[in-house]
Amino acid sequence: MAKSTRDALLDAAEQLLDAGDTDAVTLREVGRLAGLSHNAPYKHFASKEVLLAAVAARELRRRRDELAAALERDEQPEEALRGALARYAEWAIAFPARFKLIYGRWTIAVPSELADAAHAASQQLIATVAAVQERGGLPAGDPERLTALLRATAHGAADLTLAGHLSPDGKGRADATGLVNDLLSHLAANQPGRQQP
Amino acid sequence: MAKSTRDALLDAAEQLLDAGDTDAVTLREVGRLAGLSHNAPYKHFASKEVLLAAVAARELRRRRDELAAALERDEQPEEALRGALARYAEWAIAFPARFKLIYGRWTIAVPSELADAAHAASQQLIATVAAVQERGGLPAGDPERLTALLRATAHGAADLTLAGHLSPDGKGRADATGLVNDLLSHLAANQPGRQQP
DNA sequence: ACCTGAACACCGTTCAAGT
DNA sequence: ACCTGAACACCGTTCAAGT
Repeated sequence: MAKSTRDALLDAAEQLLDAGDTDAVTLREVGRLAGLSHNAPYKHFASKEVLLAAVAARELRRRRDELAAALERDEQPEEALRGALARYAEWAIAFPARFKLIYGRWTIAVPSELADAAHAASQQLIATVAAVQERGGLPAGDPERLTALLRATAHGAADLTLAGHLSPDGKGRADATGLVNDLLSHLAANQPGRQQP
Repeated sequence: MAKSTRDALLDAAEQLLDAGDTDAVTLREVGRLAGLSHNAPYKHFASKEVLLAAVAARELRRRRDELAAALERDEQPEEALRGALARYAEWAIAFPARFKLIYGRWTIAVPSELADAAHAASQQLIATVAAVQERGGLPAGDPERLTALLRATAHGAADLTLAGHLSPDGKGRADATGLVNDLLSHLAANQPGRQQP
C-alpha cells in the first residue's frame, strides 16, 4: 500500500498546479514536497514537461472512469448526457489549471497515454448521444459530429467563465451549465413531433 | 511617423508570443529585438505581465475594430453573424498564443483596457444576434444569452481544434467553422414556419 | 525622461559521485 | 536502481549610475 515515489512526485506536482499554474510547478518544490532533493524528479521523469504530461494523463484517466460510472448509473440517456456535460464544465471551473494543462499545447509529442484516455472518454459520450438520438431527444445525423458540438459548447462556456467573460450573476443564470442546457433544449425542440411551447 | 519605443517593444513581444507562448516572451529578448538593453522594457512597463496585458489589449482593440467593419460591410445580419463567428474561430486557430493569452488567467488585476474592448465587441455581436432574431432566423429569447451560447461554441470549437481533439480531416468536415454552422442551422430550423428538410 | 550595466534570487537541466 | 550536491546557463527584477 506504500505510495511509490513516482506517485508522491505526481501528487506534489498536482498540488502545486492547483495552487497556481504550470509555472508554479517548479521541480525544486516538487522534490521538496516529496521529501527529496531538488532534482529527484529527474530520476522518474525526463523533464518538467514529461512530469506535467503524466499529471495530465492521470487526471484524464480519472475523468474517463468517472464518466463511465456516471453513464452506468443514469437510466435515462438524456439525463446521463446532460449530467456528463454539466460535470465537464464544473470540473473545468473547479480545477482550471488541470483543464488548461490538459487542453494546452505540448512541445513534446503528445503522450499516447493522454490521447488514448481522451479518445475513450469521447467514445463513451458519442454512444450516449447516439442513444438519445434514437429516442428522438436530439436531431438525427452523425453522432460524432453532434457530440463535438456539445463538447465544444461545454468547453467554451467553461473557458469563457474562467476568463470572466460570462456573467453568472446576470439575467437568467447564463452560466456554463445554463448555456449547455439551453443548447440541449434548442436541439430537443428541433424534432419532428415536438414543438416549442 | 516614427514608431514609439513603446510600440517597438509591443511589436517585439507579439513576435515572440506568436513564435511560441508567453514563456517564449523574455524581457531580455524583447529588449534585444527593439535594439535596446535587456531591461529597457521596465522603463515602459512595470512587469512582464503588464507588458503582456498591453499586447493583449492592443490585439483585442484590433479585433473589435475589425468586427465593427465586417458588420457594417454585410447587409444580411445572418451572413454577418455567421462570418463573425467563423472569423473568431479562424483567428484563434491562426494565432493560438494571442488567443490563449487573452483568455488566460491574470495574476494582476485585469486591465480595464482589456475588459472594455472585450465588452464593446460583445455588444456589437449581441446587436447582430438581436437583428437576426427579429427576422426570424434565430429562436426568440434574451439575445445576450443566445450570443453567449454562440460565442461559447465558437470558442470551444477553436480551443478543441488547437488541442487536436477535433478531427478536421474526419467525416463531414467537423472543424470549428463546421460546428458553428451546425449550431446556426439547428437554431434556424427550430423556428415557427420553418421545418428541417 | 529614458537608458545601461552590474547584481541577486530563482529555475530547468546536467554531471559526477555516492549507496 | 535511486538519490544527492555542485555547477551552468537563463530569466525576472532591482538598483545605482549615466545622459
